[in-house]
Amino acid sequence: MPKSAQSPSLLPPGSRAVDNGGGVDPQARRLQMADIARLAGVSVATVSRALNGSPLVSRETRTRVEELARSLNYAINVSAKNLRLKQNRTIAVVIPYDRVSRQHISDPFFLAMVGSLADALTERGFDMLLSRVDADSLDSAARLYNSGVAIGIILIGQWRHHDQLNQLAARRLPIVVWGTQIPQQLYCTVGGDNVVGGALATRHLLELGYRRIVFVGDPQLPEVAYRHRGYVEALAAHHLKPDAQLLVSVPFDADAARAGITRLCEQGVAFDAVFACSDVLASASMQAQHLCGRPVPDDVAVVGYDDIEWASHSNPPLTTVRQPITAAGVELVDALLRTIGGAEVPPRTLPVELVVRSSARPKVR
Amino acid sequence: MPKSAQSPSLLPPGSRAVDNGGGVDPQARRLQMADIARLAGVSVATVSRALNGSPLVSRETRTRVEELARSLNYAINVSAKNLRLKQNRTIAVVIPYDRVSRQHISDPFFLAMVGSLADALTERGFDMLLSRVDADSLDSAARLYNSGVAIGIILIGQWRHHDQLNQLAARRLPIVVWGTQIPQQLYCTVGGDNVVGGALATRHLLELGYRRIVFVGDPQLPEVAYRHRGYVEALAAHHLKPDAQLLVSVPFDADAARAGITRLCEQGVAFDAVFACSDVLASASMQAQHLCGRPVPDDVAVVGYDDIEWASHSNPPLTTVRQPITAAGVELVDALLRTIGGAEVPPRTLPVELVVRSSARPKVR
DNA sequence: CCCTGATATGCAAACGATTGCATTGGCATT
DNA sequence: AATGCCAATGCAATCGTTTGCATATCAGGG
Repeated sequence: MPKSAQSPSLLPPGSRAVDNGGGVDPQARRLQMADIARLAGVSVATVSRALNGSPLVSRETRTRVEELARSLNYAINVSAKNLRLKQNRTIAVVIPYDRVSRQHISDPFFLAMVGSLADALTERGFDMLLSRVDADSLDSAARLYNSGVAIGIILIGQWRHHDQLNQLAARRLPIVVWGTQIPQQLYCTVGGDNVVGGALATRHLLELGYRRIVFVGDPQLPEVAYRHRGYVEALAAHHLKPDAQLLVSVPFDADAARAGITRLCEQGVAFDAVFACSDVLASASMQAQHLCGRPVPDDVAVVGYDDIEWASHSNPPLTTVRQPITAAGVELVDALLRTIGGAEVPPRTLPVELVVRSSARPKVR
Repeated sequence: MPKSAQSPSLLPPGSRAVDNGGGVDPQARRLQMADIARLAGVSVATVSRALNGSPLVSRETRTRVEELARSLNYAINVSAKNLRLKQNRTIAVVIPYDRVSRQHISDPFFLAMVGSLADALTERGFDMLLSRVDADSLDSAARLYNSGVAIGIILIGQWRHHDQLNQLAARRLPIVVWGTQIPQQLYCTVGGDNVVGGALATRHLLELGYRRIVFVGDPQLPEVAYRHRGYVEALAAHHLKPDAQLLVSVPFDADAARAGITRLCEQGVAFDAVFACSDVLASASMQAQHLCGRPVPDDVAVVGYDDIEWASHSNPPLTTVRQPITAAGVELVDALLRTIGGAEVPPRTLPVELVVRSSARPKVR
């Protein structure tokens, strides 16, 4: 008869927790299985089984335990569970930040991606640990895995850290990266189809009659490099060659883009359209052109990239290449889970599409 | 002499891990303290102390252990540590979502707040668990605390869930909420000064010569209610009374705002300015006005709220009330940590400021 | 040579769950 | 009555740390 009513630690029924005056009561021992067990008159083993839906417990015991647990607001101790089971349901989402540019998580596209991942993970019952790490020491992200905090890592933004990522993957770290597929990569990437995206935007401008199209973006970055390739291919299809003067090589930074476009105007470089590698860059470009007296879309056409929420609200509404953010979250999560499951997951390229709005109209003359 | 070289589980030096063909090697036993201990020829206790900087270990032992741990890429098992210490360094950031409107984390302001919190938490060495929960059952957020996953909760967005939040706080859940101070609230809030913000925006418009100022936002929401109060007060200071016709009561949703403004135009309601309770609403309003043939700022002046990144890039650049997002992250975290520390933390109101750009110019006539 | 104190280390008991392997009682079969 | 079987439950080891309490070693003083 283990139903001894001696509860040395659990409060006797009817009494109330002692208010020690502090905001959070550190004395308040949290409820644990042993308490439920004592109250239900069974062993912890049975409680554990009941709560985990084991077929070994009788229906009546199960319901008794379940109701007790629910009414007492019992929540299992996750640390203990994870320790014992050597597993958990936490996925780390890592956003590297550039120590040099002190660039924090701010690009709306990345933030939107975070939101999308949060949705996808929540839906599958996983917790999401959001972590910023110095891009120069990405392997500190590995710690999240090695210490058992997370069972896998989703990294947003490949940037120029291909080598580091390969090293991590070589150490068998379960990781999936939002970015583009690069030859000889050891890690799995999920990304938009950058070549097609670049071509889509450029062809659209060409078909509207524009010929001198500025490319805004840093082709050092893998994703941008592929968009640039699409740009070049589309030009080639119209028997045009890229003009080095029309390359505004700037990172994903609005100020840099503004400066770049302004310089172009000041130098008197002739151009009639702009293809920017992100909506933020496009926005900055439009603004700079405005100040230069070359308003969009009357004087210059602009096409952006990403299709962040803002793009449709901008003035003029931005014609842009849509990255499938929602699908991306789902794909990243699925790819990671399969990687964790031991599969060799191939890189995945998601389709992109051109969203035509008003920032690029048919060229008038 | 515990330096027995028999390492039954750890790989002998020079050998390589067996590749079992799977993506992630499930057999690969993770390094643990016992391994370090064996290799260093000391006990686990000593390793633990060495790694935690206890003064009880000799200098040479400490360095030996530390170097061994570093070179082997040892990462402590967080579950075990947390279990033993009954503490951890994880803070849950919860974004409630409205099941009805299926509104996901998408408002740029909230996303920016997430970024800001990520920064503030990372800086203090805390992990951030991002979690979406159904706004109708916020107490599922309590689970994060009760199960020991997180030591406290930061909730973004008070919405209309004041009562639920009070209940949670009554249960002594360490929680801090981004929102506004409400009479008789049991939880700690950090928020911008909404009355001042509303007044600032309205006064600015009044001083520019506008008199019929539309208010866009849902005064059912606590924060909006206070902004509306500021709006009313500013009007009163100019001997004006709010006109019910000029209240466009819509939630934080761009489409709703567009519809509201459009309806206003169609109904022929006279107005010369708009004060929108978020930049997203402001943006949508501007767009709607554009379509109605009442462009901003020539015909109608607009002032927004939040000063999200986009506001400065918009066309025209948006005059808006800046919420101190960076400071907010820091304040929320500090408030929570103090709450966790047992303090009774009073609500905090952060100053807001008007950022004058070009969406509201002096009224011409 | 014994005792004391200081210093460095080891032993073993927690922490709160899960689970293989008993154990129990009841019932049907021999 | 003895046996076997099944369903339901309990016991106790285990997961990887931390830490109170030994313990071991050594130096110096009596």
